[in-house]
Amino acid sequence: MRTSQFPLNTVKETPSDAEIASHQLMIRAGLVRKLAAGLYNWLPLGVRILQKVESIVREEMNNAGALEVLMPVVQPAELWEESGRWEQYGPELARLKDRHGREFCLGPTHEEIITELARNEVKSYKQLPVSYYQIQTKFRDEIRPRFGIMRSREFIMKDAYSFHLTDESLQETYDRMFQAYTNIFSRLGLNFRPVIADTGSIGGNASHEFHVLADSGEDAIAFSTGSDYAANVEKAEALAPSAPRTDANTNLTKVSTPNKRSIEDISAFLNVTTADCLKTLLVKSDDDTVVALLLRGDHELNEIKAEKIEGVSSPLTMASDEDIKNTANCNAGFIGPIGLDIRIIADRSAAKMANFVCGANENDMHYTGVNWGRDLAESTQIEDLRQVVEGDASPDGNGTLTIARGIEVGHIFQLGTKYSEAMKASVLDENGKNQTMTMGCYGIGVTRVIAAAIEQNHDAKGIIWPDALAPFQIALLPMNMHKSERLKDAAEKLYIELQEAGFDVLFDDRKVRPGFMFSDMELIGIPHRIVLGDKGLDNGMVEYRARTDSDNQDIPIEQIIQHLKTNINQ
RNA sequence: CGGGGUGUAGCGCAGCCUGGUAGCGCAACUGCUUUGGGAGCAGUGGGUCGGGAGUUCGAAUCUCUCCACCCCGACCA
Repeated sequence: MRTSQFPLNTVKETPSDAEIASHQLMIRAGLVRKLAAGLYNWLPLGVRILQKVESIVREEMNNAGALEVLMPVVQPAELWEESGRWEQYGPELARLKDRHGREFCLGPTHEEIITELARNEVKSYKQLPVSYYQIQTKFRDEIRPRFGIMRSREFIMKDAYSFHLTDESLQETYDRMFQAYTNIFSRLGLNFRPVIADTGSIGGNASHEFHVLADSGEDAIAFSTGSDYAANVEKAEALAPSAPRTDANTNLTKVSTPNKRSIEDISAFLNVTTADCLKTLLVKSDDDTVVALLLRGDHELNEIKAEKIEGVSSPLTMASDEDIKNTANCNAGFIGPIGLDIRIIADRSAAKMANFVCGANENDMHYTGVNWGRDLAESTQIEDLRQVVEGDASPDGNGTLTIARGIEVGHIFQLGTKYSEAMKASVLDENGKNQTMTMGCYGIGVTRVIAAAIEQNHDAKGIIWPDALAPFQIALLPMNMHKSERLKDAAEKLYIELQEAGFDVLFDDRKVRPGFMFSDMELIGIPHRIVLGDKGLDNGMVEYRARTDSDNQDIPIEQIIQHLKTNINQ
């Protein structure tokens, strides 16, 4: 492709509303333009990258035996009512009516549609297992779209769904998909990790998220230093401290702590560590009463863990100021378990504390020297409530945890029969009996992969595409071609030869200054660059430079194609 | 949804406090020069100052209202 035929819509200035590198660079490099909050136009250069991702995804899904389908963006409400999600889904589900007043939604995902498709098309166990996939636009009316393409409202997703007669069959396909995902992200040249994920309220046996590691990632992931264990921190289990509880060796004392509300204030005021303070959180229960959650002061509540506990409201809701006043008889900041006559759930670490500080259920007062079993009853319910922190023991018993940030680009999980049961998707088995199919689902955020790749691969000059994602593999830059007929001939000849050798080449035939070409090509991230100049031609040489290099290499012109073949990961 | 902020040329911004009919840089276009790291000079075009209402002789500027966009929050009592 020639730049004269393929305009590069690059901009020199950083857009004021872009926060993270990928968002800034996608706009500066002319990949996308914002249309409205969370909605983007894709320009020609961006579309080439999208197509690269899509074709790799398509190949690997086909290799995994999945069949491509295409389902509508607009979906009838009836199907969502069948699954129960018309009610469950909040305002994130964009709903609309047609001219006859019939209700529809814009698909945020396609479980209902695929289940409807499968129950009509799949009748016999002989047709199982079967996997379908599509690459399609989704719409989710996010509370707060941000970071450009990373969290937009409309985005492209590859979603696959599998149907099975047995759980064993589901597991087999799940494993195959796991492998396909590993292949896809490896081929895309990304530094990624599969991590154990929360299955959500759906249940099911297994779920993995695939994360691209990047500091700007929205998710925190816990890794073991001693094994392959990796889990989303939402899911990572915090084990009870292995050391036994210290003996009670201080007396219970009530102290005045005027206006010291936060754990930090208290620990500084009483000159103890935050780990010596007990944090008491009041949350709503299912039946609208209040439950106390106890945590060590230096730990944070993991809401996902908390809301899974029987009786605790889901989604987790903190008690109102009024509730606090009524149950603890004081303001937030001075609550404690002593004399608190409600259900109390203690975190594993909190239950191992001794000689600690807690609120006295009286404004501006705290207790010090508190001990379980002596000053208050031993907790009757001890649970894993907290977020894991760096240095915690790995739940699999090998090594300790470190925490890194990741961008979720893929998610696979075993759905079981949630949709097939609700929507009566069944087949006849060998005995002619109806059996509900069991399902798996597997997603990849195609557009998000691109943003994630940029987060992971960029420098001050611009994007650095992995070979597999690059819109063009090679930038062919003639220096002042319009002034030298000889140079023009050599460039045109090489351009043709490179194409014949199977490379995607961007030939910069614009009449612009060299520095302008260099900057543009670096900004849009073309991984390999060939520069043709009159001086080099005198010696039969061209210059080669990878986007990641800091120096040029002089290569004899007749060897350049071979040189590229050995340097490019096709 | 709560809090904060911003809307002025395609992009980035100044002007607003203290009202007097709109400006800078980049980009675009023309010409000349220049040509190995986002060129120089000269010139040209482009703006319902987010929308509406109000105050005023006069509003980008003051008041009200609506809208859009951005940031923070919606777990640490």
